[in-house]
Amino acid sequence: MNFKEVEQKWQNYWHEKKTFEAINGSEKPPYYILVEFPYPSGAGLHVGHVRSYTAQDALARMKRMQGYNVLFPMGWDAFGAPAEQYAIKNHIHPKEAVKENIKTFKGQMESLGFSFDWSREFSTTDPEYYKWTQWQFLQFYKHGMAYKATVPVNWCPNCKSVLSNEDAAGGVCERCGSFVEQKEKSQWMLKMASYAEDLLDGLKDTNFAEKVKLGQINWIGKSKGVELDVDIVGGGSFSVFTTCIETIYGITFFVIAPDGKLIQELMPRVENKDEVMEYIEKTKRKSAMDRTDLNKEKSGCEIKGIKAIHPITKQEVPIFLGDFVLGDYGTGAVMAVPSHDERDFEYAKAHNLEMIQVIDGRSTEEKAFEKQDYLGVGCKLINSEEFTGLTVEEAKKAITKKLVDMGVAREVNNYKMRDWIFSRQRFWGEPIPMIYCDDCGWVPMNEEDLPLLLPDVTEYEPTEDGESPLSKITDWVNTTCPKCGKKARRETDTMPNWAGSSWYFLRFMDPHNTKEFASMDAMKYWGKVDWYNGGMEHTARHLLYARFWVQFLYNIGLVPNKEMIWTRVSHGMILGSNNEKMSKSKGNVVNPDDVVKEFGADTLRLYEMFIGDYEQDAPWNTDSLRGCKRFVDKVIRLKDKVKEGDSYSPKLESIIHKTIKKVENDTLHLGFNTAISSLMILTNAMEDESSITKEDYHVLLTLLNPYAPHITEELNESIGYSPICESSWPVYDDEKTIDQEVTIGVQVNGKLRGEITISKEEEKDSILEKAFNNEKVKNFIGEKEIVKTIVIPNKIVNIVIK
RNA sequence: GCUCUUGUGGCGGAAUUGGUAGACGCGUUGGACUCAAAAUCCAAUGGUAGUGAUAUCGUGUGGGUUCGAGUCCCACCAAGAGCACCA
Repeated sequence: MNFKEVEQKWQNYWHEKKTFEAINGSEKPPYYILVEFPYPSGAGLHVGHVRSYTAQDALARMKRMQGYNVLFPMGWDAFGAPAEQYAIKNHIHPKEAVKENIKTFKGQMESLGFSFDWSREFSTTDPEYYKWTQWQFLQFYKHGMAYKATVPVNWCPNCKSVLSNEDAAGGVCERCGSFVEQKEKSQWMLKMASYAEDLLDGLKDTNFAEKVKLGQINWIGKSKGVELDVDIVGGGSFSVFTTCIETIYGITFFVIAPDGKLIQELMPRVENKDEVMEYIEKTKRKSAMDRTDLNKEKSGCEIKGIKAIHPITKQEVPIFLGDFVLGDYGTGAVMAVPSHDERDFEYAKAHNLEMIQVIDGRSTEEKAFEKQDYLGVGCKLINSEEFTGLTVEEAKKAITKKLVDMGVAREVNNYKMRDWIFSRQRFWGEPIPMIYCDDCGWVPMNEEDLPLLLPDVTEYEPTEDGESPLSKITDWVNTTCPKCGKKARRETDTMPNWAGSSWYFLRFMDPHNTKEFASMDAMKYWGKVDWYNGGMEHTARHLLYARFWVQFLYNIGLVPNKEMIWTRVSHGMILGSNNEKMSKSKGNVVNPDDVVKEFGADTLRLYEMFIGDYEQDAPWNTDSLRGCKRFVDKVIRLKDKVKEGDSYSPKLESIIHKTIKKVENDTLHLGFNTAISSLMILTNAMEDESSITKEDYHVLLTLLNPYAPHITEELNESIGYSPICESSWPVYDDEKTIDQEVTIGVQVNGKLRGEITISKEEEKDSILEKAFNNEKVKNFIGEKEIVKTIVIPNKIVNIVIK
């Protein structure tokens, strides 16, 4: 059989019959399966893409046969740095490169027979799409959720370019290797931090995998604690945030951040201004160095002339500057308790500061400070006046209450998650639709003027001072103020790559809508995304951004649900045959096109599903791939055994019902490898028969169809059945999946000693009798005393002897 | 350092969630078919001892709970991923 022709034939059939087009408002129950739309890189489709697409394709095909109106769309996340880099290098407009790449990707996807609804295809770079990304940005702005702020960015002085954190890893520019500096830049921000609690809370309304939820929780990074006011000798005060208020009697100094506002406010009263200023400058340079290595020792200096007053003991306490305290977290100042905090301990050691132990048990001084010991039961407070003797948990409550009553503290939550820096000084992104007018300030564009098209340029490099190349196109930049009509300038920054992917799943529900980003009716009809599949690398940030975006749209009444994604799963990577991540430099890359050419699409699909646990990484193995090819050939050969008959062979009936149940359940629960294994078992069972009925063969082909759609359609047609893609999924009879007779083990003292065969409804006594009559079991029991017998129906018998 | 994930044959991996460990596939060995090869088919295949029935050990390590542990609990070891001074 020529698989190339077969594949082509059925791909054409599906295309012509529009087999996979989802219909909005259909009476069938809706089911939305989403795979992350890819970035169409020049490298083409990766075998890793094939893994997740095949998995969700199998689910989609099965669900369709089960009578669902399945939405399984595909599109392109095509803005972003790689296309721009390519453009800079080759002087081709990214638009052109993207167009080419999409063509390649789409061709590859079609050759694999994925049942995407291509009528809903779009790219984030289509003006019809990014018009709505821009429109949604304006909604953020109009609801006070977007603002401009001056924030430090990674700046490469050599490349004269703003770098993302990824490109500046280790404090070194990825391209040229020079040290990255921090540069202040005015950027658009989205107020994501204010959604921290909602984003945590919303997880309740999702069915994300546990590790995905954890990723979200860790990224948000919530800490419960107390914000404490501290008076300064001679007037004034500042606040600190702590999660360990019970250690308040152990404070021996305070530390404030060199990059925060507080030190600037205190500056007029500082006696050693030179020293302090120098340290602040040093931090600015150093913070770019990523603060990772070299930085173990705690640097800083005392702020002379300013002393804090301990809120309870009223003693004078010195204040220090230290870069281990971050200016943009909490209050930018901490209370230092060196006996019970590792960082404070190191700082105290480096600067010869006093330590007071306030919790019995191990302190940092005795080395091996461990949170567990510290929080463990039996740890009691010492040196803490009336709180001495309380446990840590008790003291936390009591001291908080005292301070709150005194009016100098309040319970607060802090989050690691910051606001979203939303500007990029790049060309290949959605232009931010804002206009700056000298009189009116920042003014949003009129919504009816959208989309703001990305103009064509000849130079894609950022400018000398790190501005987007758009800033060089003066006739694009210069415009008039939508408010007062005077001369004004456009924003030249573009949106980050994350923007377009934060709402694409909504657009798929209603992709051709010219009046709205998606109609409420369409979104209500489809409801939440039932399955969202993507890589582990996107489970933290992309998912968080998308959820934030949706929650905002929900709050302003534009989407029907606060969470629009129900289940999120992540697939494991396909590694090279040497067990390392596939990469060109390692020469272990497998190109799916080659495999399709040599083995066929169905074999590749089967292999990638059979390769192992879907959520786990797995190495490529060509021998195993051949095994799957053998399986396909076996199924083809089975056709020679087919005889007339429109019911299951009696001998095969039970295993067929079992297999239907197994394939159905496993396909629904990511057990693709075991689903295929059970199909192999069924195939082997059929092979053992001298003949099988048409119906036997048909059911095998139907069950295998979601995984190997081309060959199964062809074989099914050859025995005179109508196409599987237009048929329904077989139904199993639970009664028939239960064996009448079952062989169970007999243990003596928990060790397997024999086997007995019992019938489905056999009584305990009869089972035990069989067990005791088993020769091997008899030998082991001998004359010994029987203490106890355990009979678990259909599972096992255990006889305990002494 | 912290968080998470994973440790089962020569390899990828199963195990109905506490009940016959190693399903299925790969590989290997022997055999059949063939002039030969490929393809296909049959048989064997966790270790050790034994001709053998069989015995014994065995799911990273050490303990524990249980009639019974790959699965639950405690401690540890190793690999991978992510976060990285978040008070």
